[in-house]
Order: sequence, then C-alpha cells, then structure tokens
Amino acid sequence: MSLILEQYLHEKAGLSDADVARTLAAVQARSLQRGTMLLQEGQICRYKIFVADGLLRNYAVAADGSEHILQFCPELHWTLDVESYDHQTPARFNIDAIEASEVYLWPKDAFHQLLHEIPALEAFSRQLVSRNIYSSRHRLVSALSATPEEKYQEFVNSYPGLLSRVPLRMIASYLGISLKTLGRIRQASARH
Amino acid sequence: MSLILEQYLHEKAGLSDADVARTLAAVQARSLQRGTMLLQEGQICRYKIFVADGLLRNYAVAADGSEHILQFCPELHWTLDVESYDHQTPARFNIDAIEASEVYLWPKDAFHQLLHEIPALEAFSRQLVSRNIYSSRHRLVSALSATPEEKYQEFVNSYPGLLSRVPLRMIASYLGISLKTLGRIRQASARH
DNA sequence: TTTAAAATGCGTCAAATGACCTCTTTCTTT
DNA sequence: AAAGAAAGAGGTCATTTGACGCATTTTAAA
Repeated sequence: MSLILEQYLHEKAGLSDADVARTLAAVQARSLQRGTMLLQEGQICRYKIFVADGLLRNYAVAADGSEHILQFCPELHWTLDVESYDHQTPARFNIDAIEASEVYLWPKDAFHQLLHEIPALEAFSRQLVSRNIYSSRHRLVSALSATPEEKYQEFVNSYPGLLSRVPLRMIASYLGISLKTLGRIRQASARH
Repeated sequence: MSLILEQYLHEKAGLSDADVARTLAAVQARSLQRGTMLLQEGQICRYKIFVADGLLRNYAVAADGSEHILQFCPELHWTLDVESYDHQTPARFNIDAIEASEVYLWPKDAFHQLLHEIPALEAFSRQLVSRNIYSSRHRLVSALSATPEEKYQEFVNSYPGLLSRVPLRMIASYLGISLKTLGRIRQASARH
C-alpha cells in the first residue's frame, strides 16, 4: 500500500531495500478527506509529513482572519512547521488537505533515529533542506520585487500542474494579491 | 586583531581555546571601505563571511536595475549566497559594505574541513541555518500579509539599531515598498 | 573648508489595488 | 436528482501606491 513511498525512497532518496524497509517500519499512514486539518496553529508539530498522493497546503492565518499560503505540497513532497517540529513548541502555521490525500507521518524521535542509522537518508534530508532554502530565497525576492502579473506568471511556469487543482482564491493567497487582482490579470492574459 | 571573532567563537559558538585557534588559522581578514563589493552577481561565492564590525547588505538587482535587499548583515552576523556557495555556481545576489567593515572569510574547503574536525562548530552552524530558515519564513509571511506600515513597524522593532545606520531608501528596498510610501509612513507616525 | 554627491522631504497626478456587492456557474453532499 | 455551499466573474468606488520632479539638508570626499 505504500508502493509510492517505497519507490520514492528508492529512486529519489537512493535508499537500499533494507533501508527502505526500516524507514517504512517507522511510519504511520493516514488517509485524509478534503479539508481535514493535519496541523493547527498552536498545536505542536510532532511529525515529518510526506504526501504520497493528493495536495496539502501550509498557511498562516492573520489577525483579521485572512489566510496566507506559504507552500502548496502536492504528491511526492514533504511539509511541516519546521520551528515547531525542531523545538516542539506551538505551531504558527496550519496544514490541511486541499484534496483527499494519502500521507505518511514519522514521529520526530523515530525520524531522528533513522537519520542516525541511514546516512543516505541523512544526505537526502539535507538536500531537501537546501532546496527549501533556495526556493524560499527566490520566493522572497519575487515577493519583494515582482508585480502581481509577474508573480502569477512565475507561479504558472513553476507549478503548471497546480493551476487546475487549486482554487483561484488560494493562488491569490499564495501570491499575496487579492482575488480581484488575480482575476484582472487572468482576463488580460486571456485576451492574447 | 581578531579579538571580536575570537570572543564570538568562544561565547556564542562555545568552542574550546584549541578549536578557536584552529578556526582562526583558516580565516582571511579583510577591511572593507564603504561601498566595496564583496560578491557580485555572476561571480562564485567562495567564502563563508563573518562580519566582525560594520554592516553589509545582501541584495538582488532586478532587470530594471532596482535593488532588493534580502538581508542586512551587521557585526557578529554571517552572510553568503548559499546556493552559489553550495554548488559553486554563479551567484544571483550581491554583497557589499554599507559601512566600512571588518570581515573574516573562510574558503569553502577550509570551512568544510573545520566542520568535520570540530563538532561544536558543526552544531553551531546548524543552529545558524535553522534560525535563518525560521526568520525567512517569518519574513515571507510578513511580505505576503503585512501592510507597508506594519512592515516598517516590524523592522523598527526587530532591528532598532539599524534604523539610524541604514539610508531610508535601503530600508524601503528591504521592505519592498517605495521610498515615497516609507516617507509617508514615517511622517504619519511622527505626528504621534 | 569647500565642493560634489547623496539623502530625504514634499507636491501632484495617474494608475493599480482592494473592499464590497451581486449574479451566475460549478461542485458537493445528501 | 435536488439542495446547499463554494467559486469566481464582473461592476463600482474610495484608497493606496508609485512615478516624476523639485527643493532642501546632510554627508562624504577632495
């Protein structure tokens, strides 16, 4: 049932069969209905989360109730609230399912143990962290300097598959623009 | 001459005298005049950079020539272009000196070696990386959700010391707002 | 000290943006 | 299949923002 995860650990992380088995042994599987919350602000993030199928979002809720999406997390990607996970302190972000999803959860201690036992997993983990840093930087530059239209184009180019899976209001929330502005941009580009 | 650095490695990183000595042995000192570029877009980032005294900025230049500051780096802080450093590929960011500064540079190989030899340095390095990730996340949320006025207030609260050291146009460039808007905000808050 | 350059404050104006609202369409769920 | 909820298109309008230009002050360098 964890075929997808198995294959991922094999091909992307480069784990041996034995290490894949060890990694699977420590994991909990969960099926999420659309809309299910996996982590709520204020809770403690106790797991590393891998999405085998479906789509999650990682977002902050502002004082006025507005939502701001930090990350869409589709199949074959990872998510968590790093700071909450590292220090086991209350989370500032929320994670929920945009689509019905199949996810795998590693409790922090168990994952930590795996990192010790499996150097290849450790190396792969670091790679993921690095990529995350690079893309955060890029996202920040974009947020600082790009026009709404440029942001939208970047999104379309970077995540062409998500466009049809994510409601527009969430894309707006990810880009930091209003739904109205997003609508105007799309209308303008539809004319060409 | 590297008293500041020595003390920093001792107190903040928790290195033993012997490890401090080893770390210092691998470092190059440089004095920078105001305005000196330490890294230019397109160059390869070959060093970890520690600012013992002064103030650097890490920024991107957009296609239209406008500058967008990712990070101010005052004394006792570190900076580099991570992606360029990790992969030794052309940098996307620039680093220069806002004030005359005293900096210390570790060539990548040498620093890598130190990380192997000195576990305490390795642990400290990880801590710095983590903090960087947390603050990037926070910055992104702020960029997405805060009004210009809130961004300015956050800046003032987070870096009270920098306000008088950094020209307003650079603060505007850091916050992702125009100098005009920043001026209006300051005028409004001066009235109270 | 003098001179040049940079920083900043401020006015005007046009454009961009978001808040609010309504109506229609599309999904969900029962 | 039917009812209810959510999504999104589109209109109007007030506000915010930035572009441009100019005057004044401050800072840096000769």
